[in-house]
Amino acid sequence: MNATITPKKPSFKQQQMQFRENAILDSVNRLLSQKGFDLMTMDEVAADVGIAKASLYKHFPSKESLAAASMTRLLDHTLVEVNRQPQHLESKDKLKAIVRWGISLHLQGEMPYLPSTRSSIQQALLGHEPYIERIQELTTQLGDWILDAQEKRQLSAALPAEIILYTIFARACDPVADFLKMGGAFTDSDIIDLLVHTCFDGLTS
Amino acid sequence: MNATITPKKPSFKQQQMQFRENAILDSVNRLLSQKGFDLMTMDEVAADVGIAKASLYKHFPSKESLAAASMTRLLDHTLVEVNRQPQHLESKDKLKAIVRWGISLHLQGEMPYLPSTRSSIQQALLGHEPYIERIQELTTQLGDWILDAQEKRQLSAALPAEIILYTIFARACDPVADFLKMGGAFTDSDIIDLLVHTCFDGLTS
DNA sequence: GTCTATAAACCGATAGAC
DNA sequence: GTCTATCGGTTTATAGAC
Repeated sequence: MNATITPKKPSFKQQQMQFRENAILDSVNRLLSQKGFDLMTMDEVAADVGIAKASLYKHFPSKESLAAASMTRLLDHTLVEVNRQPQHLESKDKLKAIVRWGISLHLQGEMPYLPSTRSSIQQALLGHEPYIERIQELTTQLGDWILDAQEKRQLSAALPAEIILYTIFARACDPVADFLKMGGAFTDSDIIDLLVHTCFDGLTS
Repeated sequence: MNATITPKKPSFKQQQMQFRENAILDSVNRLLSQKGFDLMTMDEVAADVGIAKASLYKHFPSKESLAAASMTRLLDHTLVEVNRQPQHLESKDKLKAIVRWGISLHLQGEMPYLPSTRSSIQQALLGHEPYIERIQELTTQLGDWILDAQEKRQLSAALPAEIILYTIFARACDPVADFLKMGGAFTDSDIIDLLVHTCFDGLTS
């Protein structure tokens, strides 16, 4: 065989494969957001990407692993957004910014909703290490902000940190955004403001 | 044929059919809550009720109509709960009581979650008159309370009544309840208190 | 009305040619 | 690696005997 030096950078083929996989995950993320895991079919994903279904299975061994890869990439994007927050911001405002970002993604149809316990995919995710890894990192990051905000009385110190964390996650999938959008009386920007406000300040204030 | 007088009350057979249908809807409501519409199969429903699948189709012509009947009955129960609220209570406290009731049902595994736009069932519901009828009645009832509470400054007058209504509906399906329950650190009663509190008073207070 | 048995459609996954 | 074609399993819905 020809003795060639191993290239330090990924080969053209590898780069192309990476590019293809990214396109697949873009489609999956959108389809998961629009139809959910159960109603999304592999035929549909393949058609949306523009490749044959069999080719899909060369990249991902199963429907579950495909969804898991998509969700893991979403968490990566979330971590980027978390680390992008300016240091000088108050913890509460950083948390608000993350909620805003999540709802914004939701309104653009790019936020998959994975029912907490009711979907067949949930089990698969818990067994997917890269996903769990990122969930833990995200939990640690946001947990620090939450504790800091509670110490500074920016968030209620009477609430368990858990419910604050879960609530922040959940607001990104809140169907209230869909209802308001369907009504047509509000712009996306209005909806984001309203949801962030009711999340942090409640209905009473 | 024997000339018999038509009975004024439902015959025994009719009563038995009503009883059977109620048992079916009990199963459907629980299965919808546990697995959702897409993952619930007609075989499963039949097995849970203890009848054959073909018998199920004698009562309900399709899976969609079965789910629609179950959802309509849930709204009937909700309207009963709404009308049961004591007159002397403040509007805000009546609304809180309904939220408590909804979350309580959720924690008991008796609150179907029907994604706002993403499920195949949602379309069917919008074409099911009895369901729409009850949604409208419920909207009117709660809408009155909301406006009254806003006038009395019990709820923020700056918020559109719509978002308050939708938020109250949505909290009954909030996955935060599932997350907290999975953690195991809180009783159902604790979870209800926490969710009602964050719903009305936010994370800040 | 209730049952068993089956039709018809759909979907995840794979075989095999190129 | 990508394609076409197909398998095997599941699900909704129905036919027909009792």
